[in-house]
Amino acid sequence: MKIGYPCINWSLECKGNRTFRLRSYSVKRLKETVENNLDCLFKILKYNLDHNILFFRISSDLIPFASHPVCKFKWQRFYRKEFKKIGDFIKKYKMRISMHPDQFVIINSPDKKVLARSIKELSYHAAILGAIGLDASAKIQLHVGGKYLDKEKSLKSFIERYQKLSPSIKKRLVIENDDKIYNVADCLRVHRQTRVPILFDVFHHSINPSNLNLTKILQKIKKTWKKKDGILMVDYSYQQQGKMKGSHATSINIKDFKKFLKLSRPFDFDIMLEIKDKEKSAVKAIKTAKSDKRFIKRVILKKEGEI
DNA sequence: TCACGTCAAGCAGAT
DNA sequence: ATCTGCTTGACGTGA
Repeated sequence: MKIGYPCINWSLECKGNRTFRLRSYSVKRLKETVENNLDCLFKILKYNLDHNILFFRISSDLIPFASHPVCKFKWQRFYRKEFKKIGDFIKKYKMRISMHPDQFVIINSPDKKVLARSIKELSYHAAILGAIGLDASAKIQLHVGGKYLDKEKSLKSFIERYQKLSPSIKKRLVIENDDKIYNVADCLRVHRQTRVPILFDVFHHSINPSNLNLTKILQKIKKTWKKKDGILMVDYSYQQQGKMKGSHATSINIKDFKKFLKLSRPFDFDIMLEIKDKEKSAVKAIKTAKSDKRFIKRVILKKEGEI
């Protein structure tokens, strides 16, 4: 069990997800931004290591407009050294990495243009993880997609489209139960047809449940992850009181988290805390989880001063 | 330096 | 019809 947070670290000065407007696109601007983002990503990973945070979701904004036709820049080759440095660090300390393309990436959309853009965006995500040199345990998580007035048809559409994806995307793609349409049971149906692993989102399940309980879910979902995929990933959050349904919590509730750790035994998984205050909640969660037998502490190096 | 209109991209549900 | 949430406000122009 590793615990992590997505994309942004509020304690550090720098941001690894800086971007700019399409109108201001230039190779110079892109380079400046990417250099900042890669440099900051490395700083975040160092911060994470110092705080025992061994799971991290890399921002989709790492290379702005990478999947847009405007971008002809060969960033993979140009930043080979930087990617290697980041990758070596991640591998050395056995960190887990994921990515989550944003809401525009939809595989089952009836609009072919949306599908084409989505595939380009997925290729970009796979290219990042490949450039960093990570194996198939570094995942790209996606929802099944829209309903389009016919859930059955739309679910089947996802399955058909998934089967046509390139091996480099399939190697990393996992599907996540969402908060409105496709619950865990629906994801399991997709899995049976595609063998795609399922990422369990605790919060979405609480809003859009299936009739399975937590133990049953973990039992079933665990089997969807093969050895090469690594142990399963779980997204953890809960409803922010007083906000609209679906709003993520601003800060972790340790009492609830403890309960979740207890209820989820003996299953082992990596936990992504989708909580607004990011690393602050991760640090708190780790303090709580440290006594749990499943929790993995940072690798202690014999030679100190290596980082 | 700051206010504020706008930003590549989709979709569903609440209001 | 418009707004909100989703991984999240932040970019950029004009004053």
